[in-house]
Amino acid sequence: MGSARSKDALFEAIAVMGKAFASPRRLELLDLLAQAPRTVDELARTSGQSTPNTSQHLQALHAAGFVTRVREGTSVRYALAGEEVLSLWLALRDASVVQLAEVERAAREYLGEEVDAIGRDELITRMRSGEAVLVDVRPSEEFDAGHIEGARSIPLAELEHRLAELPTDREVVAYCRGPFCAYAHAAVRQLRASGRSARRLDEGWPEWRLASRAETPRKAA
Amino acid sequence: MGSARSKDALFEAIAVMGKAFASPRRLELLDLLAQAPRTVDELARTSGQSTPNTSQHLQALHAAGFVTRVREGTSVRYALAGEEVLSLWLALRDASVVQLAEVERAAREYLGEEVDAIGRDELITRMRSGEAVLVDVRPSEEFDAGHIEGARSIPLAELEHRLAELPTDREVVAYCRGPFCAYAHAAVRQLRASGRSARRLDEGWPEWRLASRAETPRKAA
DNA sequence: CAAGCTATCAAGAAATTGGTTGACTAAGCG
DNA sequence: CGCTTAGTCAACCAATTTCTTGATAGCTTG
Repeated sequence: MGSARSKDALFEAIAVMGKAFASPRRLELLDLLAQAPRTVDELARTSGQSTPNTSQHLQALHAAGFVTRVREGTSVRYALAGEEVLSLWLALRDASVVQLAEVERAAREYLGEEVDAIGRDELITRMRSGEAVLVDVRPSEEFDAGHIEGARSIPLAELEHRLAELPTDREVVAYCRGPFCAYAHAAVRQLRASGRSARRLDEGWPEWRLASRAETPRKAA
Repeated sequence: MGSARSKDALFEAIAVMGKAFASPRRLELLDLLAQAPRTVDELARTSGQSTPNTSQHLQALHAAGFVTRVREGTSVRYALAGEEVLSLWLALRDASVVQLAEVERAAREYLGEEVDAIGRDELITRMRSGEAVLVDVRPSEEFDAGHIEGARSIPLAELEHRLAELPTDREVVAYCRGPFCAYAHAAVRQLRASGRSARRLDEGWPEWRLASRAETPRKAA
């Protein structure tokens, strides 16, 4: 029967997943993969790390079962392993907000001045009635990999030149990677400066997607 | 606005929580605290670590915001910080089962031969109709700290001497700390050997408690 | 207020992790 | 079939983590 050894092995196996969450660099990669699958090279460039180091971290994530790996010609494309993982990552991130004042402080500094937010339900209502238009300000690859239905893609970098595409008589709602992504904040500030009425959606594509899939209640242990 | 520095700080803050999950010893402490609050000394003895080391790990958990600390006379009692943390721990554990074959293997070796399990809904039905009695086989301190309504406490160590207290004409359902705790498995084997009909509940007190609290759906990010 | 617990602090040795650089391998292309 | 590009492997050093042992601090009790 169960020796102490075996019990240790059990916790050790779980700690493998914990370890995967223990490095900021890996979390950054995980966060990027929550947006869209990518190749090692893309991830390395986007996160500003060396390729070998990125590869090493990806292998740690792979060992923990967080990501899948697919060869595509000369490159290798990594993707989140599944909803379970996404859910776990979001839970961790949310919990950290609740628990650690530190995160709040860091987030505030990163996001800049707070801008008005709008929730999911209100957004749906206002889009239906035509009172609001929804803009996805993430890079277009991420939009292509998946986006909120009814949104149009205007990456933040192009927003300034494409302002004319947006109505002045309706509210513009911007969203990006998630509540801690600065893109939507920046977009709202620009839109306001152009005289438009604008708010940011208080969540991003990953959260929306997870919530949409059949409102799954927590898969009670 | 957000410099790269600040973004790093954000992931770093989240990684603090990840790090707390990265050590098997800490997970063991966390698991024990999911059952009942305890003093440093109790934790050290139960988990078989030195007191200073236990204290050190508890401080890491405290820094991550996972546990609370209350002075009680000459000792200090630690407890899980909240539902959020419990939920996160269970989610991690469950995910690890899904992802890592390794965990399954370790669990199987630890739990010994599989015994029949019963689910929450069926248990409730059968208890109401008087077809089953529920036994909590955890140590009595843990029972005292909280247990499933209608259960009676018979710690595994005492089961052999107290078999007479249990009916022979009804099914006996045993539960303990969770699906990976060996107590209920062992209890069911003993009960079967005594000629009784017995099954184990497929979850433990922490899972039950979390599920009972208002069936909270996942606090969508 | 001294004695006896309990918990924490502190310092150091051993092991693990995170990052770099350079060599190697696998797939596409002329 | 050699050349190029993308990713991984391997070796190495620096930094962190983990555990141990011994000293210290906080409370209770006689």
